[in-house]
Amino acid sequence: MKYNFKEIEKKWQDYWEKEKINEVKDLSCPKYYVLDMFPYPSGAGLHVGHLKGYVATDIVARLKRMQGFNVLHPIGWDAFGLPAENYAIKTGIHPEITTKKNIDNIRNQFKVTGLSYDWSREINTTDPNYYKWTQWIFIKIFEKGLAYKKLLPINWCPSCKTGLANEEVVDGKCERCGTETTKKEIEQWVLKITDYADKLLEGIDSLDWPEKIKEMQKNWIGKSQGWEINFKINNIDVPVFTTRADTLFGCTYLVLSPEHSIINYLDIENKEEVNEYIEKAKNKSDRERISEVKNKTGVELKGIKAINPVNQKQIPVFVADYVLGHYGTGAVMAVPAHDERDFDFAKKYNLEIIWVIDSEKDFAFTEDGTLFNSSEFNGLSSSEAREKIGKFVKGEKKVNYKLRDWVFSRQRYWGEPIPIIHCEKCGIVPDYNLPVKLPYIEKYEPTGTGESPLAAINDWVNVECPKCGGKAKRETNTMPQWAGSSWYYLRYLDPNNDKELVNKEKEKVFMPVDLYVGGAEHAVLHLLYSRFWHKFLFDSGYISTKEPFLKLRNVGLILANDGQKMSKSKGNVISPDEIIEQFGADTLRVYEMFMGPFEQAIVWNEQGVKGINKFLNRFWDFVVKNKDNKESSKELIAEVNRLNKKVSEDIEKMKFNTSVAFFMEFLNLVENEKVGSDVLKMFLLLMFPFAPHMCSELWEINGYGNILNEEWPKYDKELIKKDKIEIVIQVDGKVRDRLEMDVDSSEEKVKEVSQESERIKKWLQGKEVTRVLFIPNKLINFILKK
RNA sequence: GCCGAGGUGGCGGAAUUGGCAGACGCGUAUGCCUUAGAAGCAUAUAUCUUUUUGAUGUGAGGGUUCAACUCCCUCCCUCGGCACCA
Repeated sequence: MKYNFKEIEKKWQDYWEKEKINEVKDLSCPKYYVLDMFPYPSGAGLHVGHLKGYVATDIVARLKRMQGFNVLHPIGWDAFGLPAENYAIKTGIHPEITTKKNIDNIRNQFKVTGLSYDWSREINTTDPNYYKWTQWIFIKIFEKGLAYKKLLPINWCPSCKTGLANEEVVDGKCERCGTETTKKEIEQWVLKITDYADKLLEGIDSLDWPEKIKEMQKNWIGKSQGWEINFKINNIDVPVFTTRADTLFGCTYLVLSPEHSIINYLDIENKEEVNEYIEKAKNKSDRERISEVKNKTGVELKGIKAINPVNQKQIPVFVADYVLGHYGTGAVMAVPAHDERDFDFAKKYNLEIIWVIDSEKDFAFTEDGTLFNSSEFNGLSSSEAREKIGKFVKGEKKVNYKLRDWVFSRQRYWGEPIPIIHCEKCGIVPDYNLPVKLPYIEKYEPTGTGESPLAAINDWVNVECPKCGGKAKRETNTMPQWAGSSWYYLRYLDPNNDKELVNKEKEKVFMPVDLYVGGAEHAVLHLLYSRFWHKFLFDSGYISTKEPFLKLRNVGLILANDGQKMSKSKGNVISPDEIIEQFGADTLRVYEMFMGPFEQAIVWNEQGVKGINKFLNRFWDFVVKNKDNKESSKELIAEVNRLNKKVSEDIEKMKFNTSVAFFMEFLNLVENEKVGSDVLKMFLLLMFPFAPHMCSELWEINGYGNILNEEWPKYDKELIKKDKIEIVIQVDGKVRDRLEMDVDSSEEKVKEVSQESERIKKWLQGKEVTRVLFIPNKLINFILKK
């Protein structure tokens, strides 16, 4: 009988679907929620890299089912977004149509890979029955005062013709299309994620997430504690924020950001020059600003002095765009001796530098130390001085964050409408008549003016005010791509509920997510946004958990043969369809797990795929050949139990590559032995999560029944103990021989036997042994006198 | 510049956390099979050494230890993230 993957894979996929084996059934068992980051249904379909994470979670889901857990393993579609809309602009085909087509394609890719999703819970963020609740959450956020509309200079992508959140600008470029972003001032919906800065920070440490992602979130939130201290300009208080109140005596000038409002009220001698500078600074792109890090610019406000509150000294005042308007107070006390930026600036404009910590250097000394040049505070340590000086100048303790509020509106068509109505009389009124459906339109082209294409649909835009019945207009901005994905994991628990976003009991049973797998690129986007919404929903009493995702693992990329990321534009994409056609889904699955450590990026290697296929063929032949044997030798039973232990432990640690290596090792060991059903059964069950089609078929062929009725096998702790073990014999720390000994042999015994070895004798002859080191069951080391 | 991860054969990578470095796979070589090729099977495969023996070897240098890929110090390189946040 030959391994005919085409036939058997279809057979078992149909069976699983018919029997609905992946649906949640028995609620009395402990639950296990294993979740994938749901895909964007792109027209290109999935490539082999996308599948790596999905295969891994599938293995875990199948393992957990066999271990008796009530496993929730759902999938859905994050289907709003620009590609479908851009495609519509080009072809005139509505995004809904292309999206549906793409979903059908990818769903099929999932099925032929043998992924065991619970298809009864499939969700789609573009389904009005889904985005109804996305809109509902927005209204709740609005009602709590955490959503507001504001005229803001925001990041603008000239190519996508939409505003972007801070998180979506990478290196001064649009995260999606790579175009350099500009600034644009338009009315924006903004969510107050900053109100949750502390909560988002607090929760991080308790999570079993990759250190890297936790660090990135912490840095992004960027909490810093310091003092707000008032300087006086013309008797007006100008507060500055500093983390280094201890260096106040070293402050030799004050810097205002170009946006600082006080500039308008001052009688500046060189007003024209200053205004010109401010105007120029406003129009700078992020990239321009970044490129000026090493060459700071600024203009002194002539005729203006500030007074340092610690010593009443008069100091010059500058406006410079190295000070940011949106952080702290938008004004900074400059201490060139102890801050690199101030140091650069002071050197360039020849400003005074006063050293107050440590001693004079030719660079800014930014560490803590002992104060001098600081009057009565001399001799204090930095940390003491911060407190004392801060209090002395009547400063206020203050915390600041780098995190900025989430710019939430997009000027595009293919997104959730923001459920808001602007009434001439009542102002901003939420539209509780949900869902606010996205209307069908003919022209998708973004206007570029800061309005979405929806603004042109008069009969959609013009409505009655739900409050007063008067003339009103709909909000025409849509939500960002991240809205639907900020809560989707909750909807899987109760996908058809039309009364609430999720039933509370169901939420209690299934949340939090036990294992979440996806790419690292969402560290400060989706993963931050969804924690924010989750915490909001928790605070509002809709859910019972503080954090959505307990354990997160990042899947490493699969790179193309050329070592590059796979992409359609580079033409280096490898499609799973071809691999499955040629070698079968089980080969693809096992290969992707064997490639290397799960979280690491690895280059695709066609030869490696063939190697796995060869292994599976051998495995097949081996199982079939031993079909009629009943019992195996004691030693082989012990070996398969050892395999069981190793594989069980490694899957739990997501070390799939070594699990597969152990399977191979085991097959190498037993391939030419006569093996009975006792060993075969355990081997098949262990391999089942990795190669489910093949193992189901072999189980049936060998007459064992239906593999789905089986539990994950337990290994026998007694059985796996060995009676003989190889002991390493060292002389002066170098391996000179290896001896087979009884397990737990005593030091005396090992010493005696090893001294009888001819090889060892040679090394010990005529030498004096000064020390003997013995590690039970491992090694003995004879140390010679020199 | 700062933060994080990492550096092991020709390649992807193992190594029970201080105890046999190179598991497993790919590739390569030789042989078998074949009219031939492919596939398959067998053997070998870190380097040096004529074989045994032995020596060297986990980015570089130093240290701790009977023993270091593993711990400590100094440095180099690669990848990822952040980047004027006062």
